[in-house]
Amino acid sequence: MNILEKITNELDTFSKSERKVAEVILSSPNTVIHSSIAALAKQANISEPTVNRFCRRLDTKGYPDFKLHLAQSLANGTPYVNRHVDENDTAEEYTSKIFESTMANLELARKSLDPTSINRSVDVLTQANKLSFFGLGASAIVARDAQNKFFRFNVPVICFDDILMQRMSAINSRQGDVVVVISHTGRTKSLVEVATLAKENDATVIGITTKDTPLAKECSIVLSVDVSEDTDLYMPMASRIAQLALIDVLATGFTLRRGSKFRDNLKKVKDSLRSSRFDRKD
Amino acid sequence: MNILEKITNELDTFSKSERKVAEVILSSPNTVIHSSIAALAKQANISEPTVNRFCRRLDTKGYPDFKLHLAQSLANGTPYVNRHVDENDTAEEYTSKIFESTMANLELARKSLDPTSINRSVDVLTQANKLSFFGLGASAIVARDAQNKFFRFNVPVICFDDILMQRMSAINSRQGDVVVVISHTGRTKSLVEVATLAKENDATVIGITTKDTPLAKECSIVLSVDVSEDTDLYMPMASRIAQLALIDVLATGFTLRRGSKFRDNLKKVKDSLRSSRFDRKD
DNA sequence: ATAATTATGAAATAAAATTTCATTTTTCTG
DNA sequence: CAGAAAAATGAAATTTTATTTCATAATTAT
Repeated sequence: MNILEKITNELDTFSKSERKVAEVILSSPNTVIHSSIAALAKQANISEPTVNRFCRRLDTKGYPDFKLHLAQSLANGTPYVNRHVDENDTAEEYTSKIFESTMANLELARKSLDPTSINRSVDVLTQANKLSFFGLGASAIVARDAQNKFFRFNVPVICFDDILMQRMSAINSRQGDVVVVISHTGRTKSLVEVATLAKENDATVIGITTKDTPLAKECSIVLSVDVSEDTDLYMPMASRIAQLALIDVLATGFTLRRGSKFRDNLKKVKDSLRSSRFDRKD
Repeated sequence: MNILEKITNELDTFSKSERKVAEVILSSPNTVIHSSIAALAKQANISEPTVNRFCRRLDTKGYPDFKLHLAQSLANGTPYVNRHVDENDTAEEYTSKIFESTMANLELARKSLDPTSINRSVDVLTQANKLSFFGLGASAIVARDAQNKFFRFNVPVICFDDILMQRMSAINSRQGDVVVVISHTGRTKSLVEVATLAKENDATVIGITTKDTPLAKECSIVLSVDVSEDTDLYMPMASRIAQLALIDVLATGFTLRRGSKFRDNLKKVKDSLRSSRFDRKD
């Protein structure tokens, strides 16, 4: 297990001094792996034995062993978990932090997805008479992206980010229609209502949301996408990116289900854009 | 560089005793990272200073530093790679592959971004009189997302995904306006024209695109986002996600530049949504 | 308020790594 | 192939680093 993640998780079980060590480690883990226990203690303004106890508490044999674990966590391919952007970060630092926590959250999201639900969703999508994607705010963007993708598959697909249009559309749905409702919080009242309306009119409702939310309860299939709460603190960040990756998964599942000759069709759609572009010289 | 590989490569430049150490390390590296220098020396039937010299020869600071490198080499087991989806993949398999190649591409994108350009972009964005985001197709979605974010900052921001509106808007731009043009290929004719028009009318033009493209040539600042070509084979996938992560970076840079009291404002915007949501029980 | 528990650091101790230096082994030269 | 020069090696001393012990301070519970 990633030790940085572990430190982050157990942050509130630490004592005052232990938290000081934790903070120093989280803020510059790369420096720490090259520091002696004395240097780290000084940096955190606490004593050496405290550092040692801190290491033991994290189930390592001692400080050198702890550094080994830390080094492994920092190795390539082991992404950080949600490092927070700091007031004084340079452009390079906050860029790295944001990309890294986006990656960490994609990993979280992947783990939370249930392959069976994905499979069922793909089943339902390939057999749909009509596809509708509904979202509001940041999820409206995800709905549009889904429309852009499924449109290429030459299936009837609509997308609304207007509450009234969503309601009207939901009321007009029928057996064989698939309605995909996208909401990270799963608590947006009007979207939950749209899901209910669509279900009452016999549409299959797929929810792209967090599990155990009011929206999830209304859906025929729930695709739960978990991301760490604090990434979306002030505005949606990780959640919408994870949702988009899920759209890619559904679209890919769709093309696989439709077989190889279907993919020629996709190429045609793409080729149709050529004349709107400048040629490549290479 | 992977230190195990390095040991293998330099095996024939080693002296007799050094080779003994090398063999012990290569045969059970996982034991070695938990051994003291004395234990390793005994295992290899040589003296401690020889182990130490061996470590130095491999450009490490000494034995503990060598162990750190070794630990990292061993952790390197799962780098994110662009694995291709296969015809017969199960839902679980293609889900993992798509998430992993998305992560791999985010890593690529991060490496291709130039912090100086990001810094300049943030400078320009914070000082803008008006912000415009333009994109078409999948990039239209990115433009909308940017609008959604920058709108929260209470700055005049517009977004068009209609060629004519984009042109009109570009022609009406003036000194102090910032136009962000988003296009992965950088070859969409009408967008390149929009960039040129905006520039001719004294706006600062930021391009979110691939470097050395017709669009890049027209921009005041280029934010180049590289992703592996074959991920976007049939439809935009990795490119738009990398672009969205970049929008997050710019938005974050913006909030940092504006200082802490500005963040209260963001919280207010978020709180304003509360009444449209169901309460949480927890 | 006071006892019990827990957290902390100074100093002592132990462990580990590194340096020094003498000895051995290898390589080169005539 | 002798013998000098160079390189490699390890024993012991030294230094650096980590851990333990124990007394004191802070916190929590009663």
